Amino acid sequence: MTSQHPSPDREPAGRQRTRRSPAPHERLRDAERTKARILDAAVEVFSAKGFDRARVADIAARAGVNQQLISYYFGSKRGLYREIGRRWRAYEAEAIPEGLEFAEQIKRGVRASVDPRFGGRLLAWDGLYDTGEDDEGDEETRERNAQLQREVRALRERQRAGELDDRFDPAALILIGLSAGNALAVYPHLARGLFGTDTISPELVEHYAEQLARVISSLPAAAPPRVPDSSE
Amino acid sequence: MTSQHPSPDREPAGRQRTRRSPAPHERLRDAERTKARILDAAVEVFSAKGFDRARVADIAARAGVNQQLISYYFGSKRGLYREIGRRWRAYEAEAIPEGLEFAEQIKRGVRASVDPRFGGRLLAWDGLYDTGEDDEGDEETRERNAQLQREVRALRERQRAGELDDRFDPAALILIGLSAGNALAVYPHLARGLFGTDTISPELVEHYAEQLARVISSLPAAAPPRVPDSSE
DNA sequence: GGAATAGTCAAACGAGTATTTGATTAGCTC
DNA sequence: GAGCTAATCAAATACTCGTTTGACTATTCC
Repeated sequence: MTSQHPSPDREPAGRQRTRRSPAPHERLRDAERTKARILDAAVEVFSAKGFDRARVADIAARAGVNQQLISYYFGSKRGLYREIGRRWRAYEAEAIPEGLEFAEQIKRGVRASVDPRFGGRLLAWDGLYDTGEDDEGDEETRERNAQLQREVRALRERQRAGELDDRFDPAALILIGLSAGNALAVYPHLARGLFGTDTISPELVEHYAEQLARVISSLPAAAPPRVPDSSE
Repeated sequence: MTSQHPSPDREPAGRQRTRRSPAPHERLRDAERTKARILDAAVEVFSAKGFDRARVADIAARAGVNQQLISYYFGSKRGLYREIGRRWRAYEAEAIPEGLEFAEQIKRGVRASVDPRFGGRLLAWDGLYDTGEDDEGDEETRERNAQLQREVRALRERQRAGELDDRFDPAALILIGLSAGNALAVYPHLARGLFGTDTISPELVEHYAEQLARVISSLPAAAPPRVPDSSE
């Protein structure tokens, strides 16, 4: 219903505080609008700093609201984080639709991973925070697993069609693609050192996306062209 | 006088406490041994939980020492973390020597990444915590960058030798290899969903390492065998 | 064997922060 | 427009840890 434009305009100042007073003819109080602002701010902050280092005061300031509203609307900081997770999966499915060429999916994934609006780093945070014990079997986990399995089947289909050497395990390929696609977001320090830049520029993102797509596209089809030193 | 031994050893409930009393002929007090115990415990805890979620009380308990000793020997929790970083780079260089076949390096990297002793997750933690602003230009960063650049040169050398299509950017390939090599450690939740297992077994690690190495080995040499949809 | 020192510890302290409390007011309904 | 409820806020609270303090003791050196 709401959340049309995440942020129509933004001050280019350091720790920005998005517009404080609503437009002339807007309502002064609007629960949905406020919630949306908090969520937008929360995605950025959680994605950038992770759950523990994220400050509810920071999120509230960016959203331009009182920090108590986070408890009011989402129960707690963790409740807000969970809500983010739900919205994120929905957005993900939309931004990277299935059925695309695997290489094209990869490219989109790379671009999305470094977009602060998107919060691709959340995936890595979740994985690192994951202890393998606590949150098993919940709804969100099941949903995500189903999504992953769907992608596995899609790749397997291509193997049957002869587009990909069937000695590759689709599950492994997907994990490789996802992790490598997130690399700029997860290892910015390595990226800077490797590419010799001070910052992750849009050009670098495109370059890396291109390279990763090329690697994926180079995988041999049904008949592997050369495997000179495979010792088994 | 206070109580003599508050708790010489602890019930083996859940949070384990490694050996409390030294062997019969060992010294009761040994700074180096204590420091080493703390460091070993710290690697595991920091790697598993990240800096913020790691508890000095937990590290001390695992090391079987009083938690004040962490401040005493390393100044602070952060000081301990820095020391971990130093040792880690040294260990890394030893566990994954240069000069190996790239695919073999990858395999070793995968195995190391899931070894709690090694703490491959630390690399991801560092990257996620990295804000691109604070810790630039310090000694450790420079050293790591030099190491990365060395690997870039090595790959470029192979391109000159015709072993690898020179349309691949060595820096990008290394980032792909590193990030994909760490995938099991960084995205255990995805791995479980993809491979349909409850845990990351050693067999799964070997399987994934094998697969990733195969992908790397499949990269075309000087003449790309098939690039059907590369549009440049 | 008797200081001196380094190693170790338990308990108290204090900084940082999420959450609760209690008050204020916009916006809707009749 | 009176009254009610939802939305908002500032300030106080409560709690979780990392660090400091001060005391105790094994080890070493003369």
